[in-house]
Amino acid sequence: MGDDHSAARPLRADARRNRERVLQIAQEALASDGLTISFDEIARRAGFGVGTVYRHFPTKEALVEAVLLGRVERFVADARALATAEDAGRAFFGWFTTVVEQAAANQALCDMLESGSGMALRPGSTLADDFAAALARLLTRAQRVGAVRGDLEARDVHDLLRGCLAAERRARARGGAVRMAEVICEGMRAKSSAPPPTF
Amino acid sequence: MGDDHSAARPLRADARRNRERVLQIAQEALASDGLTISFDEIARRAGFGVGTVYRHFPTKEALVEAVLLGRVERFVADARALATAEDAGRAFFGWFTTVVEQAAANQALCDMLESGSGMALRPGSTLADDFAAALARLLTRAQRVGAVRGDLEARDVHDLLRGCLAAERRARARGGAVRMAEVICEGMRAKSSAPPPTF
DNA sequence: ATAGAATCGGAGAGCTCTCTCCGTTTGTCG
DNA sequence: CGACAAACGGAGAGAGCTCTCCGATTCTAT
Repeated sequence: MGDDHSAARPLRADARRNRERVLQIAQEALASDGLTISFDEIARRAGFGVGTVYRHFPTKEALVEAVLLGRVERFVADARALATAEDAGRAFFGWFTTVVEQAAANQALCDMLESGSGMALRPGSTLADDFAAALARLLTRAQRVGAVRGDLEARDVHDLLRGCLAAERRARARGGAVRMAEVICEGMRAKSSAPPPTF
Repeated sequence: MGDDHSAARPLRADARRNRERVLQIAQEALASDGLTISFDEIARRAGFGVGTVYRHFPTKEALVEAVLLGRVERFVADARALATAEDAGRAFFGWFTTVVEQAAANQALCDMLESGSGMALRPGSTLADDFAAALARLLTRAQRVGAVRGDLEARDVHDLLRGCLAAERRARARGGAVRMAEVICEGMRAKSSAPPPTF
């Protein structure tokens, strides 16, 4: 287990400051260099000895989660907020697009969302389940109103999201203008020739 | 440089046999485990000392290229063969789908096609250029007959291909039935409401 | 100010990976 | 068959990474 007994004993003032700084630098380092950046390198950039960083975050995984889990929770919250939106199709496509656009700006977040067997967000964690559930709900509603192809399962969309993330990130790296999410959303859209079975 | 002076001195009989075996095992190992598999592990699976494998392929990269470059060349050749096909739209979508379906069965090939900055197929190599050129040609023709959205550039399609590969591979790993290539092709398709400018 | 606890720093253990080196084994050819 | 070049095997060098340990330092409460 870690070292931060939340309520028990409050951190010393300098320790708290340092912890914040590590979080801050780690955030930037992960965003620009992704999950593969080394712990040593993060410590170096923050100007601390690696021992200090380990004192605050017992493993690399713990640090990554501290930096990124909030982002994913945000996506889940967004999805829940949209779960009762009036236009289910717009809600689904909008959420999908938002996730892609925001995540694409953060290398490590992409790595995490894409990886699957990678670092955090491994299946089994509550967050991964929540994410999947939120996505599934949005999808089902959108399919019910005929906005999305009926043959797509939540897992398919999850995989498409990952693929889209990979594409978008690359496109962005070279300054491409086309939004990959738009193309892929178009692909998921139900063929409008068949009117929605509104019953 | 390597150790195989092509024409100069023919390999000893046992050496040639061993080289073939290494190639064979490496092929299987890379297909199932991807580019991250270690050289030691490949040697072990083939039943050779690691020194022997290095004798035939001076770096890991050389081995990977020996195993995979042929596959990519095949894709380029396919694209060239389709460059004069009657139905440009069908040619483009068919090729895209074929590449995805075939590559998805080979982990290392995916890694290579996806990576960009990864191992082989790095920009600058002739093959990478050929691949890009072949793709561009197919795309341009398909756009000219109004089969593909006009706002997509070759690079966009390249990135979409990579994303599609990632998605397809994951879907396949869990036995998913939806073909990701089909969804993404649908997204690239020009809206049929606007008839092709056939002039 | 000072004792004592909390925190820091960074050397280094232990692991994995790529690649080298050279003593040993094996094929080939007169 | 015997000599000699070719090929093999695998220990280990060197680099990088995660994580540990503990003496040195800094804060804080009195």
